[in-house]
Amino acid sequence: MIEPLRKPSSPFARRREPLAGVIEFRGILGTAVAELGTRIVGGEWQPGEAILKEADLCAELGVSRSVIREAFRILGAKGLIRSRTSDGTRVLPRSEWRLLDPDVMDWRIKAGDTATLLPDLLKVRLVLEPGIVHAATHMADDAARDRIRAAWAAKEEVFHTPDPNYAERRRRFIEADLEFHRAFLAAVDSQLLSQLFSVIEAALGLMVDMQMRVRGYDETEMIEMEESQQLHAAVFAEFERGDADAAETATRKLIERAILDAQDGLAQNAG
Amino acid sequence: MIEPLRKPSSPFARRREPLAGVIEFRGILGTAVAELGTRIVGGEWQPGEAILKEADLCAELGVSRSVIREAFRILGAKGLIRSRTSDGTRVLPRSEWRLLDPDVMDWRIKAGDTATLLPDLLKVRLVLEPGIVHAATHMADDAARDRIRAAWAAKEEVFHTPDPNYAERRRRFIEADLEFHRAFLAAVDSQLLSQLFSVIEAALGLMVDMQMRVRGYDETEMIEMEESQQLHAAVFAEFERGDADAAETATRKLIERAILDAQDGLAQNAG
DNA sequence: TGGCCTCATTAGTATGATAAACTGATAAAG
DNA sequence: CTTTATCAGTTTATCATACTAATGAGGCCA
Repeated sequence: MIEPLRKPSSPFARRREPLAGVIEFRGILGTAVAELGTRIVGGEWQPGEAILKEADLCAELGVSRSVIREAFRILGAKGLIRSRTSDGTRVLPRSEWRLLDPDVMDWRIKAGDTATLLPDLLKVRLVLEPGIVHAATHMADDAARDRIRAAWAAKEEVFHTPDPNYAERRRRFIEADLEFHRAFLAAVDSQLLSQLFSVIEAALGLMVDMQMRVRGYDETEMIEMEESQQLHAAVFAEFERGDADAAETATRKLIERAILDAQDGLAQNAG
Repeated sequence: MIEPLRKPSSPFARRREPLAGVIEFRGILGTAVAELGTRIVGGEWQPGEAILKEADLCAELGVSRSVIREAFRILGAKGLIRSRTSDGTRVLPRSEWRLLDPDVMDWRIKAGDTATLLPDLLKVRLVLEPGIVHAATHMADDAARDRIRAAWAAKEEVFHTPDPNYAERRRRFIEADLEFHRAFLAAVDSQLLSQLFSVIEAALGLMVDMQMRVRGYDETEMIEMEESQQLHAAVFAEFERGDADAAETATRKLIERAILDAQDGLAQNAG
């Protein structure tokens, strides 16, 4: 049975929380871009294949040619397509896609491209975060160190404060965890790394949420929290000692553990 | 009064080698995008400030409104600007800019934003490459190991083969060096990391070229090559031994050395 | 004060016309 | 037989114009 359509004002109304950093194109153009973006990323056309020509797309989507052309410009700016006179508009090979662009990332998530995306995201974290902690350990200035210490204190505080509301405590635990990682990132003081990290982090968060919803909460998470906290403690301790190599190694253990957890969740979904 | 944009190679004729991965927008739209992109990134308007409204820009650039609008869409897709009815088109804060996008990177280079960009690029390499080598060391499959071995062999070959043509030998040395690093990257098999790395690498190459042109070649580079080769040898040796931590440390030394060289070059330019 | 009009401004959308770029087939030249 | 020239058809590129809708500012009123 097909779900009845919502009110005409909101054919795309029930949007989930959008990925951080995505550009919200509004109006008719916005829906056209979202529509075409997800369809292209979703693989409706193979790379190299020509999608409908402007005139036909106008008819199919019921919009004017201006809208189609502007949508093409946006998609083209993200490396998804390329238009040439007399040859039409073709989907570019994936290698041209701006995979680091939040919008492209968002479309991949919507298109259900998790089997490819999730392992890649985890790999990036595994490669990146130990290096970030290493760099932060020997290049953090006083302000950055204070922020890291404050983040750790807050994390400990949350961890040791019981809360009858399990969901709420969990939310605060995750928030404190994020701030801990962000504090190290800030110490490195790199705009490029910050943007990269924010995209990775946001995408991972969405996918983890998705998993959570499917598998449901579990009491074993209390144990996971305990383990996680200990691993984080090691990172912080080595940071305070100024041992960059040891801090890096501890961070790697932490991420490896997180990857195992994520893979467990994924396997559970599959099975 | 500003000259109207013309398609034939008029004022933008002598373009330097473009950054790898940039989208070549052609025609009038292409020149309009390049023009506006560099001006925005170059700081002609402060973040939050409204740039000329569509109608005025049409007059100034001598193009139709469609072209301006499509150019705005492209720039908006990269996070540079945002248009709102009745409020005009405003430059977004830098935090919104897609700094990892090759086109934005290209505009930053053209706009001479090297003082901020170069240190950031070097930081990314320092954080990233040791982690890449670490991951590659224990996750490379046979094909990936073969490629790394082949790359090292080629690098040694080039290094020990004298060539009366100094510039040519240097070019091959750099090429072999790049392939060595790319071979490790390929072993990690991450699309996200590959794209990140290709942007970083291309931008760094351009900026180093720029430095070279300014400071001129120097016989001391032979010594730099010798040092560089020894540092690379250590990385390869530890990789072959399967000691990921040691390979990572060796890589970090290598990058730190490269950073010192780059900073020397920069200081030499400044002075 | 604070909400609610109205109005001016500016981007958003639609449409039609013409220009330019490319493709493929076909004809001409060597 | 191969290569080059030419031509016609297709599709995007650009221009021009008209109209719509969203927003912000200012003033009016409770």
